[in-house]
Amino acid sequence: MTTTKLPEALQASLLQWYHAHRRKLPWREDPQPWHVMLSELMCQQTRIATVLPYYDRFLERWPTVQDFAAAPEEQVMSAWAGLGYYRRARNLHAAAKEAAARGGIPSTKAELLELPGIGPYTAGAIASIAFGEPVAAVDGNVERVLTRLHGYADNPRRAAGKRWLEARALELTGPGVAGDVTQALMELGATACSPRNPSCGACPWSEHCDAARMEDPSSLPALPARRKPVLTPMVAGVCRDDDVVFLARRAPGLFGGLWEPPCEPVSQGESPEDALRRVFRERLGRRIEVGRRVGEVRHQLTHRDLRVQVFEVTVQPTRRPPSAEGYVEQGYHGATKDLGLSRLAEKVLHLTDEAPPLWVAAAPATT
DNA sequence: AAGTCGGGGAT
DNA sequence: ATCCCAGACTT
Repeated sequence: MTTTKLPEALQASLLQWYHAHRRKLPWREDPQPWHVMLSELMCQQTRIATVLPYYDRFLERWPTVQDFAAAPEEQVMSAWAGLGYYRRARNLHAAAKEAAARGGIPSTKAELLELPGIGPYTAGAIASIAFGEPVAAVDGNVERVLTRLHGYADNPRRAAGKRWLEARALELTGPGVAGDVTQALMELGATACSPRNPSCGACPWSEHCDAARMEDPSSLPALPARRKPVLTPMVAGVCRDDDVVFLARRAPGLFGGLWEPPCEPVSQGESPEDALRRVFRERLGRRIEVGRRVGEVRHQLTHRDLRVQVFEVTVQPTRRPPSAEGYVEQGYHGATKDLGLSRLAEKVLHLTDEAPPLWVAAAPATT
């Protein structure tokens, strides 16, 4: 058994393993900058399997970054709906516009860092994979692989840990292999070096790995325990008129830019009915009558446990509201809807009607 | 440094 | 039920 960690030897065994075990992923077939940029933004905090159908749809609809930059934001949000972390969609759109204006996607990590939504990891990933720049790209996979390899027992999420990880990743890459090193490190973390039960027998670094010799390799990385989601009582008001539903667009923040039957938290000591009237008055400047309670929708987020009391409400007017107030009428069919709804909004609508054939949408406050 | 921001698959 | 995923941004 050896404890050496020569970067050259580690790189060689890593690349050999990668060439034998790399998965076929759509953005690996033709890793041009737009493909890599799109995949990396979508993959932030999101599993590959979840991303795949979205990636294919985006690329089919917007084959080039110029196509995407020219798309209306409404279509972007609609296409992103269901993928989560919706600020990513706006950031991607803004970044694509900047890139198109500059004549193309920047080719260095330093320049990529200037684009909205592109941080240290994503900039490193695009620069190395699409342009071959030998830079570090430390995501959750790489963090896990490298803390285990080196027996790094401190919290790697702190500033010192991040600097240390960047340095360890950087010493493993080099000219001509940058893209493969980046993807190999992530591939290792996504397969053999898994969070719960790592398969050290399948890892090319097991002979060099500190964690592999520990009683519990999965004890690294040493991440702080996360807090339980905060129970958040909410209320939603669904106003239907035959085949029409009243929707509003959310401001930046939670579900920012998406459409929904108005839905907000209930304040302390406030009744759901009062909250509903308050929300429609403050957010939309409308008086409503609260009808029957339809039921409750639960929606789990990382930091919140949303419990939404859903009511039928009456808004005047519902159908054919004055265009002067900025209303938009949208046909709704599963294949042609072009408004983005969160999963939560879909649950709320599903509670009151299986398939609303038509939506009327109230235009938003500007976002 | 801590909090915010989705959704879902794996265990 | 719990964890955490090809993280970035705001406070």
